[in-house]
Amino acid sequence: MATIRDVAQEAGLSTGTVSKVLSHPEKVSKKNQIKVHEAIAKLNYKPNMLAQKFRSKRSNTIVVMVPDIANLFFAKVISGIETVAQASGFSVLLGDTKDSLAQEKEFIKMVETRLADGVINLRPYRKSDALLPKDGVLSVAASSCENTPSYSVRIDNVGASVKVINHLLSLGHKRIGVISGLKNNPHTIDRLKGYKQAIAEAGIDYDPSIVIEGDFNYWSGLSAAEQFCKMTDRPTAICCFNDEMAIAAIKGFSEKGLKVPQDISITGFDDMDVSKYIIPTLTTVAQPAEKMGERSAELLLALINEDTPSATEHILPYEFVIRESTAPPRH
Amino acid sequence: MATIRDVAQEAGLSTGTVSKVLSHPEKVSKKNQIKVHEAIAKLNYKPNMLAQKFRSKRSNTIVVMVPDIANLFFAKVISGIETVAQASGFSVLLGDTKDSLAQEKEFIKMVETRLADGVINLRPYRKSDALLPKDGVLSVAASSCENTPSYSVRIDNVGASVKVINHLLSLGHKRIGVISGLKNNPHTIDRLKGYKQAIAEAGIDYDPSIVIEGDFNYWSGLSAAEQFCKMTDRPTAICCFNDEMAIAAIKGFSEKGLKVPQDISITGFDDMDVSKYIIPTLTTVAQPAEKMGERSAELLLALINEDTPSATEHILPYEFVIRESTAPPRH
DNA sequence: CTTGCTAAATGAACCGGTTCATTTTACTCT
DNA sequence: AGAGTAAAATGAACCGGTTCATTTAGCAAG
Repeated sequence: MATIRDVAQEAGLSTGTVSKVLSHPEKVSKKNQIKVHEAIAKLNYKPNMLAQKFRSKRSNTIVVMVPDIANLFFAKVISGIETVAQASGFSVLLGDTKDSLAQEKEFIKMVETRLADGVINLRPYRKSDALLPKDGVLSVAASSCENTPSYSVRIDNVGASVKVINHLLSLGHKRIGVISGLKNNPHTIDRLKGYKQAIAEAGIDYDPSIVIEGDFNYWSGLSAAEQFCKMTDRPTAICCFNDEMAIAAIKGFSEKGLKVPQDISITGFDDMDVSKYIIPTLTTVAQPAEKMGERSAELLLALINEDTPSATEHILPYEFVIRESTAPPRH
Repeated sequence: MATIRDVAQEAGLSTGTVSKVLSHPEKVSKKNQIKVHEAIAKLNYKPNMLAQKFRSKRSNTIVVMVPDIANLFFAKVISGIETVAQASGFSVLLGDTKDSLAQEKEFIKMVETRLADGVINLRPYRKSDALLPKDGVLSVAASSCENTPSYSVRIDNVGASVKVINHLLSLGHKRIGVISGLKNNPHTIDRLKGYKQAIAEAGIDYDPSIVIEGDFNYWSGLSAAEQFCKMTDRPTAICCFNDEMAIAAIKGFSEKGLKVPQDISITGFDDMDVSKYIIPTLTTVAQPAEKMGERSAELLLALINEDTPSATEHILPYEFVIRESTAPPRH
């Protein structure tokens, strides 16, 4: 395999000149640039990027840690990250942590060992979390929550939740149930905060019996719907903390003969593609997933370039999308 | 930042010994192993992996090229790849090509320049394709098609398609329409081949007017459904070449007042999660996406380790899942 | 107390780029 | 033609690991 020395010899020049042709061609005479390119073509020379990165101490790589790549929301954020990374000549190392903190540590080690320049974490975390970004490891939290102890990009989950509940209240719903995420999940905490805030403002007491804990997955939404069906004083509307559980709830209620939205209103969170395809289409909160990825990547690249971004918290606008799954309650 | 020489000095040993403690500890005396680890802890030494990779000429990285990461099927394949890669100490560089061959070339360059040891391509390609794996670039095609000119992992698309059509025929359908993918897409070609084969065996003539070209996306499915609605001699069943278009078709027909499956049967391809959630649930072909990823990664890692896998073509079993979206035709 | 042998440790050379102090070249102006 | 200067080219040193030929230590047998 040809090295830069082979190219230098072939071109009758020094390695320094060849190196410069590749990185700062404007500092080399036209004549020699041509010579070098001819030699490169003749020898089919490909620079060893590992050597280059090693010497220049810049990996031009970022790692993206994601709890589960097979989750469309995360996939979209990653897509946004890739767009920005590619445009800046950075590579993206995929870190599917499969929700394991041990795996997360492995990926953080990549930054400590120079394999990557920084890290974007799609797992939300707050100050009290078990694993926080280390000093010296450039880190951005994408799709984060309130009180994130690092640079972060997110939507206003609390405000979005308030908006959803206010919409249901304005339709005339008085008894609004919740299918939440896991209790200690930061997104659950933020969204529940919004829920409590909104019903409190409407003068409704908080009733924990109609807040059922899910885990953001389909089956938990289905099982929650079944639990709601058994209630004598069933809510007339259910606010689900993501679309997947909302879709499950629609299915669950339909199977028990309840019509959405005539008999019960359902709202989601995320605005997955399918949410506008299903029957009935889903009222939900659209998160700008790609944008969040882009912004996160821009932030991290700025940190890597030793700019200090002005804002620590980047809160992007969400969109509350009213579709067919919500309607006034029957009386 | 501490180097291996600092550690050696601190421990009162040579760099060679320190290096061995890190890679082949069994060749170093217990006493010195302890000394080295103490020195590492004291100096908070982190080996520079870029130096290590450079010297050892093994990047322990593979790149995964994917036309679109925000496609759940691809995301699942990637998840399988990650599982295997992580278990073998390999990293996954994500290559979202956004369907651009130029981008694909960039990622292939990473292998040529030693940044990665090999490549897995999720874009299907055949011998005649514009961009094929280069000599010297270890390459595996995941989710591929017939006549893939490299190591490949796929299901039997033709056979699966035959199975779908036979199911519709056995229900009594005689006029079966298709919403295909783009005409020159290898998956379209394979699946259409199966369709033609199956109807030919049933003695039905091929009628191109009821084969509508889609592009695997929602909107193309919707528009195809509208076209079918306008036909005077409308098919009683539609075979869609992926789930997304099938879901769109269900929506499209419903909006025109046609009931699925009573008025028209619909089948999909892929078995996305939502396909078992929607109403009606979708009859479709389940591809073992994660398994395909795992197998691809195993294959590539074998190639990197200079084993020569026995088989070039790895055809994994698919599952034909009959759900609610298909029924006998009305007469 | 040698000798012989294995296991462990040494340390210089090496990988293939980049960098930079120094030298050479090219060109302008008297 | 010669002096002065900027631009271009040189090439050795360097990055931080790994490798391997060579030396040293450790131990058993004679």
